[in-house]
Amino acid sequence: MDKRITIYDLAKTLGVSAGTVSRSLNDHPSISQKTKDRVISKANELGYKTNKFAVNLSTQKSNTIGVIVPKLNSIFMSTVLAGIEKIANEAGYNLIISQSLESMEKEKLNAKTLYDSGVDALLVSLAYDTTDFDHFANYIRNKIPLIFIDRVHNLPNCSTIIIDNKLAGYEATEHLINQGCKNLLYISGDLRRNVYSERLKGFQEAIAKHDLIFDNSNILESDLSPGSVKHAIAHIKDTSIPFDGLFVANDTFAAHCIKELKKVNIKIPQDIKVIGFNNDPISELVTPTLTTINYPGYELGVLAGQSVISHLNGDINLQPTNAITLRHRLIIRESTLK
Amino acid sequence: MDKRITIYDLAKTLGVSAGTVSRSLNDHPSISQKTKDRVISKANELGYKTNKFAVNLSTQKSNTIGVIVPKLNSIFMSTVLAGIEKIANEAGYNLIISQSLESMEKEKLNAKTLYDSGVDALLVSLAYDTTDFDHFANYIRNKIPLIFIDRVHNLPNCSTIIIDNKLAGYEATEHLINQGCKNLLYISGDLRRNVYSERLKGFQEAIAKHDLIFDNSNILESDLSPGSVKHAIAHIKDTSIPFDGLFVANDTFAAHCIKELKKVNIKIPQDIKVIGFNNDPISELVTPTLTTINYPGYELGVLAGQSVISHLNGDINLQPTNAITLRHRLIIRESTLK
DNA sequence: ATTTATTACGCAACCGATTGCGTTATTATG
DNA sequence: CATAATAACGCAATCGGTTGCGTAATAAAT
Repeated sequence: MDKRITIYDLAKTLGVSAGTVSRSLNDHPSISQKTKDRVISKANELGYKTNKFAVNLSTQKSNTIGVIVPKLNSIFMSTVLAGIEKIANEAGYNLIISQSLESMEKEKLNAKTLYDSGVDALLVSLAYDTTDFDHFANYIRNKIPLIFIDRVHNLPNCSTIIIDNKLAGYEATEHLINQGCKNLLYISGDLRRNVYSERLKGFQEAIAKHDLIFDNSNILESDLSPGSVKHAIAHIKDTSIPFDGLFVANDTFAAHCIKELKKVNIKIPQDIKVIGFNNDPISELVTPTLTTINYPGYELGVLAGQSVISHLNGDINLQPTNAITLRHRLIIRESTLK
Repeated sequence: MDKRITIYDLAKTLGVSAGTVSRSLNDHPSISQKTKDRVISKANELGYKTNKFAVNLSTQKSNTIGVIVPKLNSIFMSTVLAGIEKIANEAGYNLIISQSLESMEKEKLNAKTLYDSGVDALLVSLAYDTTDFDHFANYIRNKIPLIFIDRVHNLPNCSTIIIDNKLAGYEATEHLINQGCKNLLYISGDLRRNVYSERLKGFQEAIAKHDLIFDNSNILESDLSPGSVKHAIAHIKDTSIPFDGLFVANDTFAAHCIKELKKVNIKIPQDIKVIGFNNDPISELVTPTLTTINYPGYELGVLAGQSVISHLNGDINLQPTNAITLRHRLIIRESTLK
């Protein structure tokens, strides 16, 4: 109870060498079954626990996967993490999770800390303002698997897991147009991030295809914080040609917008139709229920987890699966009804 | 670039011993400032990085805090985690997060894994069905700080961080009564968990105080999953004396109930008044907006983080702060209007 | 029975720090 | 100037495993 027993204790009581104990415990082929059995049963008898610190030092691996996300407290991100955790846990890996709080500086710090902690792999969803990527150089140089999820960046030898944001943006926009909208507003997150810029491309493409009007007033870049809702509302009201369709970067912000619009007597969907993004639980609980794009966060996490594990196992399907694209899906609800 | 340099490399190039290098790097008093400066500048010059694995083995500490939560993908829990992470990160600790998925078996596994990984402390929010607590014995025996948050259990030498659930339950119930409700239903989570059983006590106390009717039909125990909404609705409709007030264990489930009740033409709050719990973002986005109890998840996380850190630092205020109770607050919105 | 292959295990270096204790260089004290 | 205190640093054990290589023991081959 007081003293941890080590392989040396086992070796001594069994009259074998520490190396033999170690190999027995790891089921090494060069040890006879008889000896293995003796070692293992004695280990159980004495309550032997392997000391991870020693293993880590010896093998230079930590059995740990690092994760950097912008924020933990978003339903989408925590759902992704739930998926990652499940896979990692099943594979015997621990997850060290840190948040950048949408700041590149903190992202850098976290990347460094996790690197120093010796994570075996790193999963990243980028902060809003991340513009350079030197903080990932160490990982690439030392061949530590680096995988970007959702908010990604193309770096050599790094996998990415995303959905087709451009197509999703296109489909969302076209849906609004099909429902009769003529003057659309895309309320976007930070356009430096792929997810928002790609959706913008789809937005513009759909508008062009259907010969609608378009200028800069059709785009509103926002930090999507609750405090920014009023700016969005102001933008919507302060326009020469009234908007009749809103494509909002996420469901929560869309729900806030709907609430405020209703307050100023704008009817959803009669006056303005609204489509969100993510299919957060909230989207089917608001009134009117929110049309949205289903973004399978849990599956995303599971895939990210599996991808990391297979990298770590050295499975050779790395090159072909360098970029995984998940299927999204338009979910039509009341907020875009004709 | 290729080879990590160690304190031995530094020692050799500087002509000192490895011990001196180590002490210099750790600002040990028995080393002269001149030598420290030499060591440090040379370390920077050569790009020395301390090997955490070796430090861990040597010190038998991991600079890591373990966390077990029932589910990552709930807005409340992820908010708590965000608070914990912020404090831990600032204090230089990494967070290993795992989820029990509401299963005691997985909780046991996670507790064991984290113990074997050598976490310096453990934060736990219990699974629904956790009934025995042997899996925490190792922590207590080895004096590894163990702190329960939200869903807690009283174990010797363990801190707990909660709100006064009984009082919160009382206040929620009394609010319904004050708004004119006569026949209340408490839709609860698993009553083995303190949060739900305590709220039940408050619920019963308020009912007794105001001389309302009460029997077992006034309580409905549920797993609070979306699939269980229909059971709740069935229970509400299948009653001799119609319920006119609902106290629901969390906002999301409350929102689902409201949605379904509206579908069957029951008006909220006219026919039935509803109060939720947690003050999730969703509570102010549904129609009608949801009266609820504010449960400061982020602050809870921050306090939990600070508590752990102070334990680890050996700050002596452990006994007095053995149980921290946060302030909750009733937030009155439309769903309980007269 | 002798040689050759295998099998099973021991030896000891190594991973990269930390730290108690002893020793030398330096400064203070009488 | 001799001696006691300090200050500054080196030595070497220690943390608890892993692993390449060598060797003894056993089995197979001739």
